[in-house]
Order: sequence, then structure tokens, then C-alpha cells
Amino acid sequence: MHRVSIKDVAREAGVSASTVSYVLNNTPTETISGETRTRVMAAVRKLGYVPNLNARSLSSRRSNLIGVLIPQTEPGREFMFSNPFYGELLSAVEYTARQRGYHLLLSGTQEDQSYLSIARNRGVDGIIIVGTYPGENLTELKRMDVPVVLVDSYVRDEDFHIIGIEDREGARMAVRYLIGKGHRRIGFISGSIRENGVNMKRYQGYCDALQEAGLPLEKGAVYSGTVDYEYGLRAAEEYVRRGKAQSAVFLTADVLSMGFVKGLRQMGLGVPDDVSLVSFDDVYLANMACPSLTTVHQDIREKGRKAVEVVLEAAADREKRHTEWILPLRLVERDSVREWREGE
Amino acid sequence: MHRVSIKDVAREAGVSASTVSYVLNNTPTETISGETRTRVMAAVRKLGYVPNLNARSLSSRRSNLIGVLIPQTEPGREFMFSNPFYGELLSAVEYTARQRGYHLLLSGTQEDQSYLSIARNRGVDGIIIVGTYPGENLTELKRMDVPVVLVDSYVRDEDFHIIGIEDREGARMAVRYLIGKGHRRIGFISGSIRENGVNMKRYQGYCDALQEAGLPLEKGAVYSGTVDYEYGLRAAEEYVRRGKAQSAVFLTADVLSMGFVKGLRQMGLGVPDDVSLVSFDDVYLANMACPSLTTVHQDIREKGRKAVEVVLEAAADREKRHTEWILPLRLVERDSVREWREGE
DNA sequence: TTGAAAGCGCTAACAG
DNA sequence: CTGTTAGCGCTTTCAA
Repeated sequence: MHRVSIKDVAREAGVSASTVSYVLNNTPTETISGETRTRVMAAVRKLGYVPNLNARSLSSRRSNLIGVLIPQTEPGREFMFSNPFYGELLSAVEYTARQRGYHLLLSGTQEDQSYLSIARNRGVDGIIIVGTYPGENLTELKRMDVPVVLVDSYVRDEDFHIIGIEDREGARMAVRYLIGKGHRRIGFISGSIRENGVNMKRYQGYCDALQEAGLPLEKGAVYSGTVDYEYGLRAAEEYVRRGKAQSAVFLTADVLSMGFVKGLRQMGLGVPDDVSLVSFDDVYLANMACPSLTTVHQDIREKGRKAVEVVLEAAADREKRHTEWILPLRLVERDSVREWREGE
Repeated sequence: MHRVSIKDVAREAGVSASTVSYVLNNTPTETISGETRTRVMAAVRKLGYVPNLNARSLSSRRSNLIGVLIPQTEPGREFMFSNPFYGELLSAVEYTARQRGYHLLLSGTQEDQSYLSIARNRGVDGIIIVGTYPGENLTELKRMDVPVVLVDSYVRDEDFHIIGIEDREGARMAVRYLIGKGHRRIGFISGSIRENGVNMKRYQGYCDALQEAGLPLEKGAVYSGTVDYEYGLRAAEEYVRRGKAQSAVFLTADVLSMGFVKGLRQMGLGVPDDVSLVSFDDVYLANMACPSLTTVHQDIREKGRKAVEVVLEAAADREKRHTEWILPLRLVERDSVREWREGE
């Protein structure tokens, strides 16, 4: 079972392999007569020829492949499972890439540096990395001369492109909103708060809003765990255990909120009657939830689209070392917040 | 910026390129002295050599790449977006593949045959296709001598491997359960019901259960649209418009149920008080929903794991032309069904 | 306007 | 136990 190669096409069309290559690639430096062009195309069609992209990338150093790295929350844990955000982002990335004629090489990020293997081994034209922290071994990546786009990361490096959102501002917006509704004691629930991580920025935004309003920062109002439904549940338990001191809570992800709401309900508490809540992301879940979640909306599809665009632009023009796109956020009011009256 | 190649390593170690290759691949037919082996490894480490997998696959005809094709519900629509099922499945596939040293080449399936491009162009070692219908141009695939695993498809072909579930039986189980709870008029809500498609099987299971119980099949009890939240909403509207004739409904996907529940609520109806409901999949949504959904549970992670295993086994042993794995289903009772008393 | 030839980085007989 | 040699299928100077 011999796969038809460029030589077969060449023979069939009575031209050389290079001519076939020129025709197929529309090589701008070469000019092919209309006659041979049609002859070649006919042969291609007749033989059902499809170029071998591995071979092509071997000689041309372009692969039409974009590497996508999605974080694994924990070792041994599947990615994306815990948060629909990743699924939505990946959809958008895949779709955009495909429109542009690119395929995706997908990998979860292991603790070790599977970063590199995907990039170096496969000769991808660019890499999109979602949510890395500073200090993870990105140094090797830099040497590899492949455009890298960091999505939702606070690693700042003049050799990496950035797609992000105003995490701090978004959180501030959320908490301000709660304050505007009369809440005075507001909790903060998130995944792990790491130096220069997204949750840290959101925590800062939370602090900003409280300070602006002259409200005290309470140690006991902060809950930090993992970004998943289960932790939302546990946070609710913990909230009750700590005495239900806050009348409202800001959660850094909609999945967390889902768990939190459920956990509260299991203990006989309701949202927004007993606790008001604003969360973050506005994945489709937020709208499905009951109550539907008031949340900080980010344009996930745009994020994915932009990531692909930037990586491809950078691949086309290697002079572009660093670009930064911070996408706007807005608060979407739904049903998880109620007014809090003084002295209640 | 010269990428270090096998030749560089060979030079550094004072051996030939093939020796390096033997060492790196542990080629079983060749036997390398411990001394050269360590020398080669030292050179590899020193130079930071990483093999170019494109080149390798070009000459060895193995790519360590698995192609994954996920359906786009509609042209121009992103995959996975509409149903978390795909995300969960993909997670499991990616995770398993990575454990085995494989990367994933991901593509949504376009209307046309992007099937082929991914397989032929890239020299993947195997392909996992999710949810195709008979008649979609799979014939070309057959000629390509690449193992193909069809997940959730009723295409039956001795050259394709199959991973599926007992769709018909699962649906029957669900509807029987409702009947057991006293319901006599039961609706069916699904995506498009196509010949030999998953929804058709589930529809048949629905009919089976009704017939067993001697209940009539009502035309007006069947709702068919797309598998997404929005259609769930619309189905709820339609249900009310048609007069709320059924006391219970079987929906073929949890996302649909999410929409349906929401739609009902918007019109002042509650689940399970006004309408009981059983759905299908048991994605994480099912548990998050309120009420949490009584649903037919399928083991999505196992499905993904199995798909990878089968495709790799088939790649290793091309004699294996056709294997079939039908995974078990079970009903998970939660809170979306209530007893229906005679004459209510 | 086209073709010959070299080479991308690697593997795999085959010799030795 | 190791090296030589010939490709894998394609692109890309360079020459005609």
C-alpha cells in the first residue's frame, strides 16, 4: 500500500517533483505556465495526492501546527475537567486555528517540562500556554525561537506574547458592586493564591475595593483551595463553620460558585437570600445555575481567537517579540446578589 | 541558531549517527555496549539534544500522534462548546495518551472531509472519531491503513473499532424508571434523530419502554432539535405551548435538561414538582444542577481511556481489524423525579 | 518557465 | 558491537 507521493504526481503529469511543489505551494518566486499548472492539478486529483506535512515541515521548517498547553490542576489529574473555562477556550482556539489552516497539538502540562517536548520535538509553529506561573521552566522555551503566547499568565518577558484580562480590576469591580448593594463584610474564595498568579491579582482587587470603601480586611473572610466544584462545596461548609460572618462572597470562578451554592443549600442556606455572591468568568454554567450567577464576564472566545491570531502573526514576523492584549471585563447582573440593608 | 541534531550528538560522542539512534530508541535488534551508551547519553545531555519527531516519523512511519476528531454540531459552530460531554471525553483521551507517550492532534470535524487531511497529512498512528453517522465519507479513511476508533457511532464496519454504550438500553432504563414511578405520559427530548444515530437508538429505547408497559406512543410527546442548552430552553416553551400533557420527560443529554429546567422555571414550573425528568450522560453538570439530575450515568473517562487503548493496540497489531467495546450504563437517582399518583 | 540536486533529521537494513 | 548507506517526502537554491 504505497502512499502516493509528489514523485508519482510528477511522473503522471510529466514534470519534475519541484514543479509539482511550486504549483502546490504557489511559490511566489517561481512562475509556472497555466498549461503545466492544470496538468499538475489534474494529476493530483487523479491520484488523490495529499502532501505529507511531516516531510514538508522537515524541509520547510513550517508545520502548520500550533501547540496548546493546558494546565493540569494537580498531577495525575485531568485538565479541563475541573473547569469548563478550559473547554470553552480550547474550542475557540481550535476553531480559529482550523479556519486558518492550522491543526492543534494538544497537551496537558505535566509537572515536569512537557512544555519542551511538544515544542522542540514537533516543530510547532507556535505555542499557546494557558495559565503558567513565573518560575516554571520557561527559560528553555525562550531559546527555542518559537513564538509563545501566554494566556492568563503574569509572567512578563519580552520574548513572550500575552493575552490576558484585567484580573485585579475585574475583582475590584465585583466587590465594589457588592459594596454598592450594601454589603459590608465580604468573603473571598479562590484557588490557591500564588505570587504573581491570577488569583493573587484578584485578591488584590478584592482588597482594593474594600480599602476604597474603608472596610476592614478580615483574615477569616479569605478561603483558598482549588478551582473546582468540590472546593466550592467545602468552602461553603467552612463558611458555616466559621460562623457565617459575611453577608456576601466574591468567588474567582463560576465553578467554584456552583459548588458553593450547592454546599450552602445542603446546609439550608440560600443564595441570594442568606448569602449574596458574585463570581468570575461567565462560562455558560453561570447562566444555567440557579440562581443564575451575577459574575464578571470575560470574552473567552475572543481570548482564544486572539491567542491564535497573535501566535500566527508572530510566526509570520519573527520581529514581533512581545505584544500584550488585555481584554475588557464587565459585570453581568443576574440573580445571585440581593441588597443588604444596614443593621440587618 | 542551529538546532542540535543527531549528527552533533554523534560527533560529540565520537560515534556514528546510527549508534545514537540505537541508543535513543533502545533498538532491540542492536546491542550497544554500556560504555558507548553512557557516552552517547552524556553527549545528549550536554548538547540538550531532543529528537525531531517529524524526521523520525518520516523515516520510521510512526508519529506518536493520535488524531482526535470531535464533531461540530453546526457548521461555523465550535465543538465542545455546546456540551461538556466532549470536554470530559477529551480530557480523558488526552490524559491517557500522554501517559502512553502520545500527543493529540485535535480537530473539529468540518462538513467537508477534514477527516482525511488530519490522517493523511500528518501520519498519525491512529484516529479517534467521536460520533459520526453512517454515510459520512469514511470510505476514504478505510483505504488509509490507519487504525480508526469510532466513539459513539453506529457505523459498523469491520475495519473500524468501536467504543460505545448501550444507548437503546440506557434510554429504556430511564423511561422504565419513570414508568415505575407512576408516570404514564412521558415525553422525549433530544437532538436530531437521524437514521442509525445515537438519538435514534435512544428514541427506540424510549419506545421499547412504553410498549413494554402498554403505553401509547404519542406523536406530540417527541421534541427534537439540537443538543444544547438553548434547545432545552426552547423545548420547555414548546412543552408548555403543547399543553403540558406529559408528567415526565426523558432527555438525551444533561445539557438539554439544564436548559429545560431553566425554561420551565421561567414559566413558573418546577422540577420535579410539575414535571419529572431523567436525562443522560451524567456529566458533572448533572450533579451541580438544581435539582440535581436523575440521569443515566455513563463512564466518560473510561470511554476516553478505552478509545486510546484500543487505537494503540490496533496500531501495534494491524491484524486487529475490528473490536467492539460497549460500556455499561446505570441509572443514578437524584432529585429530578417524583412519584406520580394515579389520577393526578 | 522548468529541472537537477542537495538536504531537512532521522531510521533501518546490511556489512563488517 | 558499530558504521555505511540509502532512503522517508518534501522544499529550495541554482542552473539551464
